[in-house]
Amino acid sequence: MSFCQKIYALALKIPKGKVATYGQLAKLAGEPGAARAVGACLRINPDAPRIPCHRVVGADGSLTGYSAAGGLTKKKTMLLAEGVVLSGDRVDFSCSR
DNA sequence: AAACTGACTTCTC
DNA sequence: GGAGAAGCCAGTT
Repeated sequence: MSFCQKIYALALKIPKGKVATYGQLAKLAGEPGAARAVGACLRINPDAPRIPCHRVVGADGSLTGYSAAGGLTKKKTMLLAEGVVLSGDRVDFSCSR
């Protein structure tokens, strides 16, 4: 099982209405500091509709990444639909971490 | 097997 | 506070 597979599993474990940072996922995967690797794996996204990559945001809550259709704008919409509190273009960690 | 790239993070100017 | 540069990890070529 590759590091990516672990990332996917963690992404699935993110509760609805909550989000996680790349660094957070990396840490949970057992590789703190592998934030970039996390992004690389999510970018591949073998099971796009199954993997909630939109729940994964930057360290400061920035909606970075997301190569899927609609881009960051769509991602923001999806997060709002899930009940995630967004402050402008950033996630409100006070309620959504 | 080596080098390049990239959905990141953090420091400094 | 915003912009630029350096460092780390895994994957791909």
